[in-house]
Amino acid sequence: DLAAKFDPTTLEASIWKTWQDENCFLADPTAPGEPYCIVIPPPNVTGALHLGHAINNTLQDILIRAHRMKGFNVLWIPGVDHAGIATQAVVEKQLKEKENKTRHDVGREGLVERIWKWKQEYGDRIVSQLQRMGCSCDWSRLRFTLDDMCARSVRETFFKMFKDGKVFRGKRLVNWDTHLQTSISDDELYTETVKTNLWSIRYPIDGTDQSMTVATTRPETMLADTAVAVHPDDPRWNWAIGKHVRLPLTHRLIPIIGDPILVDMTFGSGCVKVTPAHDPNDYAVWQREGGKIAILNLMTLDGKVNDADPSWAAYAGMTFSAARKKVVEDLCAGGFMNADTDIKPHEANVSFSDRSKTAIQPYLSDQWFVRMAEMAEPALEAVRDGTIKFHPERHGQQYLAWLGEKRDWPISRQLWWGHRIPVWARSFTRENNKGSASESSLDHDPSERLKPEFRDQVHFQRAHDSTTGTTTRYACIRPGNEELETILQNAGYIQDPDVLDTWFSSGLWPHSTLGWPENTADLAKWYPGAVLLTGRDIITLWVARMVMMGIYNLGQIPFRHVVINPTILDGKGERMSKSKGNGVDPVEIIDTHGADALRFTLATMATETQDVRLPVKKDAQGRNTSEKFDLGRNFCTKLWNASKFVLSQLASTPHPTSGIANPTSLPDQWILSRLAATLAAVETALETYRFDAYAKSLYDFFWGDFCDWYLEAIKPAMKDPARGSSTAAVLAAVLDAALRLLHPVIPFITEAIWSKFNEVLPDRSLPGMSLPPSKRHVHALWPTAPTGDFSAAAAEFARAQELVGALRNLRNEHKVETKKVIYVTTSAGTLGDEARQLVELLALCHFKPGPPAEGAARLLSAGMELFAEGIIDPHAEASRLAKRREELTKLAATLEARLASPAYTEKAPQKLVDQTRQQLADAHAELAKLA
RNA sequence: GGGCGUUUAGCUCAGUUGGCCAGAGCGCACGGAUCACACCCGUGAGGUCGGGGGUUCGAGCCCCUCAACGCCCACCA
Repeated sequence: DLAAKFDPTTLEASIWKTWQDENCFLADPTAPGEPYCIVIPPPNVTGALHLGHAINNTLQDILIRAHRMKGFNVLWIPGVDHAGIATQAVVEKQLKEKENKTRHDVGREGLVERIWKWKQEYGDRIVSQLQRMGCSCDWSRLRFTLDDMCARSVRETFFKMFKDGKVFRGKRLVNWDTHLQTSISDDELYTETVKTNLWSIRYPIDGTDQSMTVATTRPETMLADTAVAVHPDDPRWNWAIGKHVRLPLTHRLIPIIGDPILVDMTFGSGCVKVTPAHDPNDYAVWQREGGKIAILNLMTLDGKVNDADPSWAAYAGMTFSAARKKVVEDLCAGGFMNADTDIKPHEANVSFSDRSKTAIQPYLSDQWFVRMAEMAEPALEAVRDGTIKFHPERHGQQYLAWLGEKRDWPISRQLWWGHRIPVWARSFTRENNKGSASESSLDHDPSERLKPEFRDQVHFQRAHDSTTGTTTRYACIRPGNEELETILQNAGYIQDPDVLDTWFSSGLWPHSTLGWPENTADLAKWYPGAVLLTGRDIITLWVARMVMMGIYNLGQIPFRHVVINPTILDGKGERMSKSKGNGVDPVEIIDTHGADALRFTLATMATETQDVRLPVKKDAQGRNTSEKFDLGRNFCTKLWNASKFVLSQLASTPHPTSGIANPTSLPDQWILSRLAATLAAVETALETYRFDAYAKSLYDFFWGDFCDWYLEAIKPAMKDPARGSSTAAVLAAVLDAALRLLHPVIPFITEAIWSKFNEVLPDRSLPGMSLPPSKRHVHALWPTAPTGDFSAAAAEFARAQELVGALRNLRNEHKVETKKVIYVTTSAGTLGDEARQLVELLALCHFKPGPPAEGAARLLSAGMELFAEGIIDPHAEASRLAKRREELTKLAATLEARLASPAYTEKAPQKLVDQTRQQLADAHAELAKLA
């Protein structure tokens, strides 16, 4: 027998061991069945999973387990993301705290080695968290975005793009993190409103005695100003276009230009200083001017003023904030600024690095980019034409809007942790270009001098930088050509020190994990995948790139459906995340409630809404927990207890052997009709990715229909030798089918029950209903719907339920003692014997013939008039009847008003009008009897 | 500033193409140690569906408008 109480922790551990020992999740590309593949959104190896990951992975496991049971050849690939910047930042921080060293102290190799150790520890933790949750991934295929398999894909893709001209070298203004000394993407920064000043500076116009005033929130950047812009239509200033100003402190002459985009005539003085190397808008001006104005970089990599221009000598080496102070002092001293009137308090939005929390500096640097114009188009089309569908649909808009901008994608990262860019560069300046060897190097295609077998293994690009007069030759080498790499290095080529953006490798995830570019059996079987489940925050960063890269590399979309699960918020309504520190470890919930309870509750939360609020509190042991998960825990307990009861009943009832007749009893037919309806609801829920509806249907069926009604209804039959064995057959089949439907959500408990069930009764199939036996529940097949027309029984049972409800209500209202049997007579309506017995059983009453006793409580329900005797509280009875009368009067008035309107009777469907008439008649009939 | 979304019972949320007296869980009230289950069983109270206007025979659902909140994008020198 099943234990009276179950302990989720030990039960889950033993079930998990069974699944592992028997390789239950191992995928085989040669096995039969339609392919069904999901790739896990690889969590960042930086840290532990929180409940946001838990909901995402629970939903994936539900789909995987359901499809496994439906006979698909399923593969769920687990994996972890190296998460470049986040991981390196964490390890560098640790290095600083524990050893007081920077990454430069330990060197590239030393740092990468330390990060690998970190990765091992946290990667293992993530895997163990997923396993505690019961995720039925094929763990033998665990991938890491930085493992050899992924590295091969990354290098092959980069080479292909390089050769196709999809990647290019460009000078761009990037977000520079001066602390981590790396560029970071727009997605990795946040903005805050900071209280600062707006400084006004007077720039003398050369050759006149006039000056123009510019305002700025960053006065130190004036040192690198290369122009002043005015609006060409501004009558106050357009005369000055073409003249120059003498830049204070540096004494450089810089041009006054007209730019209608940068300058808003109505704002401030109408004059704007232009610092192309340190402001994105100003950089855009520089691009529009096509090199006609200069671009000066003022900053060192660690955020200080450099000494590139002699006029900056007084500020060189200062941090930008120190330089700001001195620049302002010097401007005031020089009469270009009035300390009293030209410095005004101002609120400005400043960008900060998500990782280091330091202010971002716009910084001009050389970066690799992916050219999006052509690559984005097929990825857009796939969603526009419905080849890829988003669930809920509305999320497709975000994808289309973002990808539609087709902004080139900067992929270089000044980091050591990641896929190193497979490009070797050699620069030729004017000086060394004078040497004949260098000249010929530039004029000839270098690949001509390579051995023939190398020629298609390398591709060259050449770029000239007009600002430095440098020409650079870039060589991209395909993976697996170490010899060629050495040859080029010996020829003076140096590998790019940068690594690729993390999203470059995660963009390849759906095919790199299957072995691409090798034409593996896995790739042939499982690409494209079936569905992708993820959060809405990475629709652009990740989903869009996977679609784009999948189409680029394989000519096929990576998945047909994208399911966006809700974001889990904490009690304050803030997104649960590692960086905010409000993430709750699912294992803590598993410890307090069990994995099945966690999963079931998360499934009920997976509605189509975009956020789910999940207040968390500490329990006595200081662990995070939440009452929210009581829902799942209670249901799991119910499942356990009911199954325990059913199994004990089946063990003590003569087993039906063979040739079970079609079920004829009222409860049996009714529960089968409920099962059929539930199965249909579950199918729809799965098809539409409504995990909440899936869980809710089963909750209502199992707890409401099966436990509250069916199990109570059949207790007498199970004790009756004449009826016991046929009811036992239905009972067994229904529990069996319910377990099958529940297994994807509640895998551990159902698996435990399953093996006991197999001991008690191995074959539970019913005529017309296929429930093939299986040793392990994981491998059980999806049930088929019971066949037969149960509609008459369903209607009769529903009437009995209504009567039971009305009588129970009567008992409660009159405070009838719990165990007291009440006597009931009927004067109208008919009820079959089975239904009558059911009412007697569940409402603890006895129907007796004859006229009603004097003063019996009157009740109308299910089309019948009942009189309950022995109700001793006339006051309560009067108030109950009065209340009912009031309800009916109100209802009748509403219905009459509706029917009185010709518009309604003429325009509404006839069926509806008839229904309304019937309702009104019923209400009047009941009122008449209550009068 | 632009875009998307949310607002339904005390709390957290369902509510399909407009059509039975708007639902669930928790919480609350009342009754219950009945031999599967007190993490339970039975019953009940509680909502003018954010405000206003419109379309319709009929609106939680469609349209307009206002308000509050959330997210994404772009950000004024």
